[in-house]
Amino acid sequence: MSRPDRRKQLLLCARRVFAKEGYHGASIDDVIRKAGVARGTFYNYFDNKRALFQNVLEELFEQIWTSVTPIETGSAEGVRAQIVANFVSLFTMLENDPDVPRILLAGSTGLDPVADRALGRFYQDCRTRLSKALARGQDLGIVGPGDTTALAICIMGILKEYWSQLLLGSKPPALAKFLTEIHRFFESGWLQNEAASPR
Amino acid sequence: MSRPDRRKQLLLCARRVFAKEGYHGASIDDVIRKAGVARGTFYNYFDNKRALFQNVLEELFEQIWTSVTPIETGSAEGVRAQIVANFVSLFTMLENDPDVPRILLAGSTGLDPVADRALGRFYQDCRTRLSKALARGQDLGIVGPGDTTALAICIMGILKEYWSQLLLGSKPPALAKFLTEIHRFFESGWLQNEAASPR
Amino acid sequence: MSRPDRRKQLLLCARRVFAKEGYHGASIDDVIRKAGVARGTFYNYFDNKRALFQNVLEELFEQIWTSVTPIETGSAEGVRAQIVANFVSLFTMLENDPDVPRILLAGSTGLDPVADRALGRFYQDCRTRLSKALARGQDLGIVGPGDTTALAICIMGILKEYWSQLLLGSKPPALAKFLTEIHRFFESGWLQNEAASPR
Amino acid sequence: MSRPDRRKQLLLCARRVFAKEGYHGASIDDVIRKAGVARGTFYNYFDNKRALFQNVLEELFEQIWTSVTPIETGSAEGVRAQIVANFVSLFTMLENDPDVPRILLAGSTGLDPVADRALGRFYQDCRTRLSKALARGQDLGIVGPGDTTALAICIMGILKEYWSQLLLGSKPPALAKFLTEIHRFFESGWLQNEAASPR
DNA sequence: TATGAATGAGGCTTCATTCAT
DNA sequence: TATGAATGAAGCCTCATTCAT
Repeated sequence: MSRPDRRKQLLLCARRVFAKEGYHGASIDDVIRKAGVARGTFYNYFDNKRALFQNVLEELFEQIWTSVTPIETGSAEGVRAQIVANFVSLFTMLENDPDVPRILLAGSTGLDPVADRALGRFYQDCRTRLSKALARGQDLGIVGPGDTTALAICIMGILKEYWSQLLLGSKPPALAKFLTEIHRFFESGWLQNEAASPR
Repeated sequence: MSRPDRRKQLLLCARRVFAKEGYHGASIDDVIRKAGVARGTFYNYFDNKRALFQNVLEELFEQIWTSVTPIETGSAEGVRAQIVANFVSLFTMLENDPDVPRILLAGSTGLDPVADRALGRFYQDCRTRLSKALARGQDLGIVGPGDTTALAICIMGILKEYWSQLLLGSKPPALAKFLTEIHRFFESGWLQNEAASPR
Repeated sequence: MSRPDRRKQLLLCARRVFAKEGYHGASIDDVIRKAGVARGTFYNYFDNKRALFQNVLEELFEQIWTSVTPIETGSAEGVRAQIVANFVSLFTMLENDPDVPRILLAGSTGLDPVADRALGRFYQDCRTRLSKALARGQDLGIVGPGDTTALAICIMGILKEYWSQLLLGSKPPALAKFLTEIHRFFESGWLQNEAASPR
Repeated sequence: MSRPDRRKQLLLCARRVFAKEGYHGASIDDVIRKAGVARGTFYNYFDNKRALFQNVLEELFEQIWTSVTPIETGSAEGVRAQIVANFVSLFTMLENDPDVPRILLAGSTGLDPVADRALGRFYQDCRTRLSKALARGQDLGIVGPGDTTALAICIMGILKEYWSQLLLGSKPPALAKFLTEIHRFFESGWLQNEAASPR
């Protein structure tokens, strides 16, 4: 097997193992057994377990970023369509490849220091990009007023929580329904307007 | 030291250690060193590390639940006040005792199977209670229409994400500001109404 | 077995193993097998192989230094007697406990960086002390003129080489004979005086 | 590259690596990286690491022996000149190619059994030759009376110790000064004659 | 009830060597 | 003759847990 192929194979196996067992639960043994490869072979490709996880993480980040495409500013309608397309693309990817959310959601701490920081940077990255996109949305009149960082945190939290519940097996509403719900939520909030309620 | 006191002391030390090091990073050694107790003593009080973590978790759950009080149905205004009081109480507790969110947010997976399930049950519990509260809110006309489970997930996600970012050091907006922001969000959403936008 | 006793036992076994196998050839396995102790036990007493070797070395240094006693200045005759006594004591120790020279001579390099430096310091220490002793000897009229550092190097080299040959099995002259020989050497050199030779 | 050339190149690289890292610290990887050659290639030239070291050692021995030329018996003066020439040649070589003493002094034990024996034989060889030369020196009236084996050991020890200190960085006197000192030493010893001292 | 020495399974990593291409 | 991917034995170290005192 060629070097790059073997590397890919190992990364794939590692991703599966990390998804199933978590960082600490995963052992190099698990990985090489799944790959059908000798112990030494593994270390010809990766310096150590941490480096392996780093590499897996980077692949996941990559996979996330390639699933969404930067939005081309145009008519508000066109932008809306692109947003929807991005969401669909991201969600489809996450559903087809559940290892991605499983690994990304599993550990926000306690993995190893380097991986922790990498994950931290990734989520901060997400927040920053989302925040900027929301700011542009405000310019286009698609997004209402408000602190875009706070909004970005809200959106990320909602998505992460939904997927967490999915993975934990606590049967949240089906994705389509959930999206409909949060769309309403995004549009008009969920509190009866205080001014309106006495009405 | 009396048996229950010793037990409490060990639980407290364990909580600190788990908060600082994470489940896997924490060692029994850390705990007994902090408690100034011999190895064997520890095992007189807890069967094993997993049981210890179980117990710590249960304490945390307890602490969360005692920080909020069930809402007494009355006037909409009274209910609103109680909701606010609950939020204030919860947030105060989380801020005063950061080990609580640290441990609860740290591992949604990859700890050990039993602890994982306990955490899962806890969050499902949160969702259920929140969902029921929201349903009652709908009856009272405080909460707008919509699937309360979906809403509960949104709220939990937002809170968890905010605290995660706080703990990871990625400097989210200050809590007061964030609450103002999400209050606006909760009230009127953040998308410009499509129907309204062409207007 | 009490903690200090176990520690002594492990150090003794380790010393034997290091003497027989050399630093790299020695494995923790060898040590614990000889000590009849579990792997973990070993690590309750020493941080790692390097620390173990450090400790063994320090014991050896100690053993060397306690085998010689500082010389009390008095009559030249008295000093000579003390020197002889020191040599006898040192040699007796080295002969009774051949692991001492075996380990000290085995590796002047390539062990591990820390141990290397420790050994280096030890030999430098020897050189310094010897050099000072020789200087005092010059004051007393026992030692002739000359650079005492150079002399110290010569003496150490001679002793080390003799013992090396002994340990390598290349049958040098018996110790008593060797001492007689070098005594002559020390007294009058071994070159026929050039000035004298044409005589 | 022709087979003998490749072999020479590998031996040269190996020598450098062994000198820098010591026998155990050196890895085949280091050697082939320095040589710019594939793993398999290396094993086409040498059976294994031990054989490689063997070969390096043999080269070193060769280099030592070619640096000195057998002494042609003639006048005492002529012999003295040849001896000086040999010392100069040997020292020059050792100074120009410090890898030679570095490897020869590094391990008198603990390398691998075969190499150990080879080194042992070499030093025994040195001793034998030196001893014979000294015996001839006695015949010529250049060397004083005494056991030539003991003398040989002394001389070897002194040289080895001086070079050891040099390589360990413990700043011995400069070579020229050291040689002057030991010359005095060789000529007339360093102990004040006991018979003389009461004088 | 407390102690702390002892345990050993389990995991990570290295590196000399082989072999099919 | 050269290549370099693959091997696996061998070694180091950790840490939850046990048990005799």
